[in-house]
Formats: sequence, structure tokens, C-alpha cells
Amino acid sequence: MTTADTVWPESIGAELDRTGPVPLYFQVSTRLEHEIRAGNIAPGARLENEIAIAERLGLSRPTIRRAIQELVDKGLLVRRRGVGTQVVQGQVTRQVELTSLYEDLDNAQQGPATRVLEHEVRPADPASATALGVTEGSDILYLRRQRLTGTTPIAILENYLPADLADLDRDELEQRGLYQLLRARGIAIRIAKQKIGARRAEGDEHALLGTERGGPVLTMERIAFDNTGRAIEFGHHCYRPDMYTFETTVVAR
Amino acid sequence: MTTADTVWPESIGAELDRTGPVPLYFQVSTRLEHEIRAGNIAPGARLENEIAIAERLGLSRPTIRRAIQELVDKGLLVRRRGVGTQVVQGQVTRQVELTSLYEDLDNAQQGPATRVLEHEVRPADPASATALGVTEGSDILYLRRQRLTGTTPIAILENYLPADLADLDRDELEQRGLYQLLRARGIAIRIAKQKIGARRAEGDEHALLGTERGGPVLTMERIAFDNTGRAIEFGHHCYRPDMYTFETTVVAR
DNA sequence: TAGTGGTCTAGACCACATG
DNA sequence: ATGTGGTCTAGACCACTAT
Repeated sequence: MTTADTVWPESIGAELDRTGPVPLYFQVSTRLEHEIRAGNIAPGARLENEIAIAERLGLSRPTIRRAIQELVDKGLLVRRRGVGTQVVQGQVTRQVELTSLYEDLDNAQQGPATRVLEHEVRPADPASATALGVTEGSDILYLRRQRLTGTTPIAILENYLPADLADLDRDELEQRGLYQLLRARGIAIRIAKQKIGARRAEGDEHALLGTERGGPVLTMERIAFDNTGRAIEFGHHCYRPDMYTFETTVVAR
Repeated sequence: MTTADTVWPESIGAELDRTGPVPLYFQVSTRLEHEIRAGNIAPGARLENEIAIAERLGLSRPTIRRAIQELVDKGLLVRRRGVGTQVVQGQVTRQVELTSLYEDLDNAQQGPATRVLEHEVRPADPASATALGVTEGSDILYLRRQRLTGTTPIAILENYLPADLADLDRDELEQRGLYQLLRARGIAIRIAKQKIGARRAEGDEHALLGTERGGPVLTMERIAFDNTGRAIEFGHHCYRPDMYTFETTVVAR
């Protein structure tokens, strides 16, 4: 039964692929997300109840629940026991995903560019050694890059990587983002721990960013781990605050 | 069967409460998180497989999976198909939760204090009206507060709230965090959308923060929604960058 | 009282990683 | 070949909300 004021686009149930590798819950959540972002389901609208959706699609309730949960976690839907599931009021914004700045810019189609300023294998200083979980003084790869969008500098990126990843060369790094290159080597970043802060520009940073000497910069420090829990990359970066902000959606548990 | 090199603290299965309101998956995940944070399960250690754990605890596999998933989402565990579930290498840090700065400081036992600088009902300017989803010029509550830890200023907080929440008074706001007061009124924040950035200190900010004129400040802008998706609070805040950073753990899906 | 989401069970089959 | 997590089913009972 569908009560009068609930919503469910028929197209979501059309031609679900049960043979391919894409999970059913993911097919459903992807299509539902698309309908919401396209505005085909209005903010505040109530979805049909889970059991009705499950029957309509010929799926089980846990599968539907999982699809809905994906969008709850993204901040697109809100569930209330005894009431139902609703589309969130308020503008939908992009999530901070586990991607690199390069990919952010690439997706925004602003034509990212990279200049490799430094690229050398050097002994690990105490901070980098601790972050990467290697012994102090052992070889690590140090990178310093300037990131631009078009001709406007946006960030200065400093990274430290374990020595066995030192085969990344300058040309590759000017053409691709670091995470893209790592993925191409079969290394997937699974978890990252980040600290975001601010400070004055130091040294040559104001020159590289095209800002005033001693002006503010937005900073991020990150340690990234692969799916074995091994530290893959330690970085501290600074961004032009008039060109870049971090956006997040936080959902209460 | 337990293979030789897997781990499972017996205490986790002891005295699970099937009658109370606390879900079984939550009881399990809480205890497991405690064992990991206490160091009783070493980083890199592999847990028993899910079916074995389920049998050992007399629970179903989906319940165990959900408990484990909670900690995967927190960045404490990593799962690999065909391999198993492992404790992440690398230090465990605190999560950015959906709490207010007051509670962060309170938990850190640094003795938070608040000075209410401004507290008045005024017509909504365009930016606040858009953020809160009210019509421009309608009444909203404007707050400006200075937050300190001990006697050191940490942040300047500016908030805009719908007029029906204007019964928050000065004294309350000096004693409690804003989110605590809202919760006490039965309003739970469910989703927040945040932007983090940096800029120079403006106006009287350097004086209120005890920093240099024109020095850098860390900024956060936030719109918070309750469980109906209604906008409850719009704020833009600035923080002393030497006293405060934002920490996040990001987990790939 | 009726309807909703929240939790839980006891299985099943599959894809993937490892030896 | 074996063991692991990933997905899915078809139910069940409960707590909460609204009328």
C-alpha cells in the first residue's frame, strides 16, 4: 500500500542487474541519490516505507535498508522511527571524500597542474619516521609540489613516502595525482587521519602561493594507510585560503 | 575453530544484556573498541573470523558484522576479503564527532568558559536567512560568544538561530554549550554541513583572541539540522590556530 | 491502534586471497 | 582447495510516533 503523501520513483526499480558485480543495494542507492540530487524528489518528501519498497522492487528488506542507510550516511536522508524516511531539507553539498586535491580539481574541471619542486630520497627525520612507522634515518622519498588551477597557485604539498615507493618519477607526478599513481601500482588508500589548521605563510610559501608575506595559510597534515593498515604516505600541505576550503557533512550516529 | 594467530578477548562475550535497551551489536562494538584502545589487542592483530565469533558469543553473523562495521567506520579495524579483519596500524586518534567546541573542551578537562558578547533578536540578513531557510528580515536570534579554556581565549563564536529558540538566556549560555541547551529542549542535531578555512583576523578578533592584529585565524562555517531536516543553527566561528585544530579520520567506502 | 523504523535470527551462495 | 569477508533472503519481534 502506498499512502497518499509518500514518494517512490518507478525508475529506480527498473532493470536491476542481478548477474553483474554491482551489489543490488548499491544500484538502488545510486539511483535514489541521483533522483534526489536531480531534484526529482523534493526536500522534505517522505519515502514509502521500507517493506513496501522491498516488495515493489522484489528485494528483501535488509537490502533496501542498506541502500537507504548509504544515503543517510551521506546526509541526504533522515530516518525517524515511527514516522518514516525523509529527504533532508537544505542544500546538498559535495562530500569530503578520500581523494587527493588533484582529483578534486580534476572533477571540478578547472585544469589542474603540478610543478614538482623537490623529489629526493633522504634519511627520515623523527616526525616522518614516527608517522610512517619506520626507523629514524632510514631512506624515505621526499616530495614538494606546487599545485595550480590554470595558472593560479592553490597549494604547496609536502609528502613523505616509504622508500619502496620511490620509483614514482617527476614526469608522472606532473601529469597525475599522487593517489592516482599509487592506485596504478595496486596500492589503495583505505584510511587517512587528518588535522586541519592555520598559520602564517613561512619561507618561500607566500611567493609560491602568490599571497602576501606573512599572510594566512590553511594547513592539512595527513597520514594515509592502505588496506593492511600500513602507513603509505605522510604529508603536510598548505593552501591559499581564498582559493580552497574543506567541506564536510557530519552525521550523528 | 581458532587458528593459531588470531585474537579474541573472552571478556567481550561476558554477560551480554539481552533485556535492556542497548543493542547487542553496540555492546559488542563498545567492548571491542575498549580492548583495542586499551592496547589489549595489538595493532596488526587479526581477529577470529566472523562466524567463529558469532558462535562463541551465541549471536548471529549479521549482528557480529554490524559490531565490526562500527569500528571499521571509526578507522579502528580493516577488513580484507579472503584474509580477515585486522586492527589498524598507527596511532588511534580521537574522532571529530558531532559535538560543540564546549563539549570538546569539557571532555578534555581544560575548564571551558564562555563570555556572551552579544545576544539579541534581529532581522535576518540575506546569508542567515538562506542558511536557516527563513524569509529575509524575519526575526532571528544572534549570538556572539568568546570561548576560553581557563583564561586563554580559544575562539569567537557567532550563531544565528530561528526566533522560536530565542528563549536561550545569557546565563544559560555562559554555563553550558549551545548544543547542550538545545538537547535539553528536546532538539537533537542530526546533520551538520561544515566548511573549514582560514583568513586574517578582522575587527576586534585579534583582541578577543589575544593574537596579533592581522594574524591568521582558523574558520568554520556550519549549518546544523535536526532529525526533521529543519535548519536549527547557522554559525561562523574563528579559532586561534595555535590552540585549536580539526582532526578527522576518513575511511574509504 | 496502526504504521514506522530498529534489531535480530539462521541460514545461503558468491568472490577473492592464500597456500 | 580452503578460508575469509561480501551479499542476500524471508522471516520475526520490538520500540517509538502519530491519530
